[in-house]
Amino acid sequence: MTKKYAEYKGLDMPNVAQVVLDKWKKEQIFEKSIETRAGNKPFIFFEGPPSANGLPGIHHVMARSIKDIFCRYKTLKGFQVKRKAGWDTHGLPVELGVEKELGITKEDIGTKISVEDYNQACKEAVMRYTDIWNDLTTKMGYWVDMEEPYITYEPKYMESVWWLLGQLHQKGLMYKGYTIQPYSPAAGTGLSSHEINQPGCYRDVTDTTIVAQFKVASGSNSPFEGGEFNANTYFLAWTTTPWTLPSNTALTVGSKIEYVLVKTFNQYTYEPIEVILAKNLVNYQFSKGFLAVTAEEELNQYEKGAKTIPYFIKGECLGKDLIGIKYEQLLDFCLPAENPDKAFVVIGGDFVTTEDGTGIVHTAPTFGADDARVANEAGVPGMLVHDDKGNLVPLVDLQGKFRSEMGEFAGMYVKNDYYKAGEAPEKSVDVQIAIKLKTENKAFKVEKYVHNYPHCWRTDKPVLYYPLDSWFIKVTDVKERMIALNNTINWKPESTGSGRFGKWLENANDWNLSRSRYWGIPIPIWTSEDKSESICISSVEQLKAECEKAVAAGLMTENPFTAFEVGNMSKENYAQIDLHKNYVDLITLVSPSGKPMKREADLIDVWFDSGAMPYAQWHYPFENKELIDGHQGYPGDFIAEGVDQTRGWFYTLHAIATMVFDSVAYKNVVSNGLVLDKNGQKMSKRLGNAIDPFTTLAKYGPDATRWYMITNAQPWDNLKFDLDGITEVQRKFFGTLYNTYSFFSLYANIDGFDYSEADLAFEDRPEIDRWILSKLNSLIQEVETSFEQFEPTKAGRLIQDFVTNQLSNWYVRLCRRRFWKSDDAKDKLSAYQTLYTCLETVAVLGSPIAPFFMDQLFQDLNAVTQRHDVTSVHLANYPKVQLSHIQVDLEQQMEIAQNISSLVLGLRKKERIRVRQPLQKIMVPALNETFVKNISHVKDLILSEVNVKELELLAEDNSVLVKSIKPNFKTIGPKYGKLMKAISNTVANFSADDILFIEKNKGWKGEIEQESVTLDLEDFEINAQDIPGWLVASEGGLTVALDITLTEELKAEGIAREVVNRVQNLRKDSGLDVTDRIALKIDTNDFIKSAILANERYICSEVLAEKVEFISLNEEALLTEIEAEGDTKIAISK
RNA sequence: GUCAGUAUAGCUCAGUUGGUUAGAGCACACGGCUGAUAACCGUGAGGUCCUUAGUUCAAAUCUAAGUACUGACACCA
Repeated sequence: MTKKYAEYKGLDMPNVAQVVLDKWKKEQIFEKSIETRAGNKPFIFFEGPPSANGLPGIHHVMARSIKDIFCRYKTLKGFQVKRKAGWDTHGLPVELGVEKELGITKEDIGTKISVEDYNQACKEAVMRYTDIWNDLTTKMGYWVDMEEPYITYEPKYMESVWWLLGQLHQKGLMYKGYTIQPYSPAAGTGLSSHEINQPGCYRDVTDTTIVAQFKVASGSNSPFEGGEFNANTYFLAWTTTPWTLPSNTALTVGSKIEYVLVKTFNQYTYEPIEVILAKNLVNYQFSKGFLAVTAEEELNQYEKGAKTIPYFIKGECLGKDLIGIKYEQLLDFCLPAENPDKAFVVIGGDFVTTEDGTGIVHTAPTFGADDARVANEAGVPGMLVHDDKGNLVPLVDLQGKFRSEMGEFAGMYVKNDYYKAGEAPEKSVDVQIAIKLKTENKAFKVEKYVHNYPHCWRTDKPVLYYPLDSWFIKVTDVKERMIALNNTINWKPESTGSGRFGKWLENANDWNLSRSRYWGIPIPIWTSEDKSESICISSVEQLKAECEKAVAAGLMTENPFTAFEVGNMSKENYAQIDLHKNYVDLITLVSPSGKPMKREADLIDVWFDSGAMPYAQWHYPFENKELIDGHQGYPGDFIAEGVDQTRGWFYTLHAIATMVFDSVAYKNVVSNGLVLDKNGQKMSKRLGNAIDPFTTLAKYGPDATRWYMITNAQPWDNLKFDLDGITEVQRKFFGTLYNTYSFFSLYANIDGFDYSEADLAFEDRPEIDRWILSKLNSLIQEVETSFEQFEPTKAGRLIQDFVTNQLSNWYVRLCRRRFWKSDDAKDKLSAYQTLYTCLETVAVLGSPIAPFFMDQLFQDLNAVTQRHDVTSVHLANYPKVQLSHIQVDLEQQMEIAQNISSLVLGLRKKERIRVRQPLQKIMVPALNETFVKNISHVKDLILSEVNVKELELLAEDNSVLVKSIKPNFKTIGPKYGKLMKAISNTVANFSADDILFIEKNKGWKGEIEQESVTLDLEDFEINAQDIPGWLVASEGGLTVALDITLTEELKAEGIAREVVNRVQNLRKDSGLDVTDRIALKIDTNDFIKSAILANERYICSEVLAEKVEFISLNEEALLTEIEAEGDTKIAISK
């Protein structure tokens, strides 16, 4: 043998990772793992792009481990797994970060700083932490192509996105609309829902709320009593935002809700009024200070100013009867600029409830999303007026102030929070409006109310819902198709797909694509000033041609794409162009009729960027067309991200794929849960409980970290991350595996085992070898199934159980002697081959999860044997399961051995008889033939394991056994369900004779509760329970009796074993080599001496001595205890 | 507030189509091993299977309601 198995001084997992990492880099193992699979079936993986704008956290290690595991596994299975890294580079977080650093606000962009400089700053900022990310990727062992990542700000990427938008435009799925969006006047920017949902953004605030009285217009017919309404009839509508009342243009009712007409008095003016509200809410609105009366006449007794106001319910109708009734404008500062005649009318809406308020919803289409929707459907205009430029604007400007139309309120901020400190008026707009309404007999009730309201995370001030002009994608048109396609996707866990994602699809709204920002992909639409003509650009080539036309038409002096060579896909060619806002906004195009066209000012939602990555990463369709069209790189076989991406990336991928390609974007998706701290709290810098991934990897190594994360909890469950857990994994799993390997290498090196001999036939190997190989093949099969089902946790736990419990604790422990003391060459060879195979297989099976450690293990083994023609486990193939080696009876036998041993050891423990003391006999009841066969196979094993000399099987009819009987509920249940309890009672009272009878007659017949019952033998569970007079233990149907009589002979043997134990310790302490022969001198009493003499040959062979010499020894000898303290002295020498 | 997910030993987690003694590891206690040794092994104690009601002969498991934690969604006026 030329090479030896590497031996290590200790287990240093961070070091293992470092060494293996260097090798991977030097030998380009990652690249090879893809190259060597060339021509094979691809396994298509999509990398969700992180933003290098922030630092990576421990949860990224989790998410990326999952991705890495399946890509590595599929590589083992022979697939070619290309994985391109990616960077998400656009978006608000980047912009806000840059604004903060430069000390500017959004308004300064374009004035204090040019858009060009600003975008340049963003571009630099966004890739700031690239190196740190790459470092983490490398150190944690995440294999992904970082050399050629896709970057969303690159011109090629942006061009593909434009192409996708062009497709949507062509299909008529894009439109421009006016919608209500969260807007922060203080920050001067719209907010995404993502920002609104930052922790702490929703806060309880106390607002002034008003139940306002909207006067029914004269001449309307009353559905309550027929005829016209009385002149003093009002609709009651509640609002928590009184500042929106001047913008009211409709009232919304639920068509199926019951409403009543109530005659009463206004509590502020004491005027007689009749009000309309939902029947269910009468008690709620008339709770304090009101009293119901049963006759209308009683109202006449009311005196102005009295504390209790009577009310009387005059009539009832359904909401649908109210629809169409007109009412007088509540606060008539101005009228809507468009269709004012259609305003101030009752309309229907499905969102109306009777949980609070009045069942009639004050509707201000300019400040409420639902409001805008129902008003639009009913043809009711919003309160929009013309500004000085003739644009339609709401009554509140972008700073959050009332416009000049608002009379005495003009110029006031609608919320006191928007004033600078100290400048806010004593009475807010809301309060002033309340006072005004009270005095005008238009307020039914004014109250303070606590509710949850979103705040801007930057300014801490409340958000306004404000109408903004936006581009939308008509997702609602393809909703059904999206749902159908989603049903073909394999979600892990299933509930995320059908539940969270499915429900989300069912309620999908149109996708608001617009962002009024600077750093992102511009919407490629150019429109003429009168909006009559527009063009959607979907390639640089097209834009260049359009520019050419514009130059010809004299709208531009030169074509900015002159240098760009159409059709040239080289980096250099694309490096000369930039499609960001600061460039494309300079371009004016010409319409077919010769009008100039300017670009729409907005950028697109960054989520579109990432959802476009399957195509844009390959610059599709301008390059790599066959990759997508030929299904070589699309759709994805597998993606994995955090569950927070459900409505993010998972959604945008799915939406774009459905709309543009009528396809799923991915076939399998794993959504992993959160990584919490060990107490289940969310990790955050603020709480100081965030775990730094780098220090963790440095301290514990990536393998233990990954193994812990994967095996501790299912990926989709939240992980309570506890560093002690990694330590445990390290010790328990890797420590054991390392020890097993060390044991193997130690002896394999001594014996020169290099697997050059042919494999011994499975049948020729000893029972225990066949057993562990059976277990191993079961493992191969089960791990494969787990990985195939995207269940990495199961796979890891299976491997861990095999290594620690089966291989190390049972196989190796029982087989140790075969490695160092066997004279049977064939037996030894079988042991080596078997253990080697186990270790090698474990290395492959575990390599997706622990890529470094398993690679070292694999290479250490393979370096000597060269059984695999590869230099890394990641280039190997997944082992083929040998079904014929899986032998259930063998596994059962060993289970019996393990269980009986455990029982005997338990008995010894109870009686305080150490295992070193041999005992004479155990008895086990023979339950049936199979059991007899099985146990006889493992008899010797049990005896040596528990240090007993004989095992006796008690035949079934042996009278010493006391048996117990139990009904088998599982088999009887379906037959005699209702009688179960009675049967159970009957069986419990069976005597030993009854049991014997049942066994002889293979069943039982009788009458229970007047019904005849026939039971087979298998309807009973008969177990041996006790052997009178013996020490007995039983568990799970197994019973063992132990003879604890100690004869002189046994005692002597026990003493001999104690002596061996002491001598071995002494050898070790004296630093002797395992092969050194010794001279053994003992000084002890006569009893022990005779015991030693009786077992001299055994002792000598164990400790490698010629003979035992009995002489008196001095203090230098080891003073020890065999039976009593200090009864023996032992000395050894070479 | 709405909708999901989770709830099993002190801690982290298993628990088969519902079947009668609910398991493992860690930690703890006690013991053992010592030719794998800064390892390791065995034994033991430790449970209101979140609560309540229901379905069933039988519920940790199925159903409903509630509680707690986590998440997603939400200007429900």
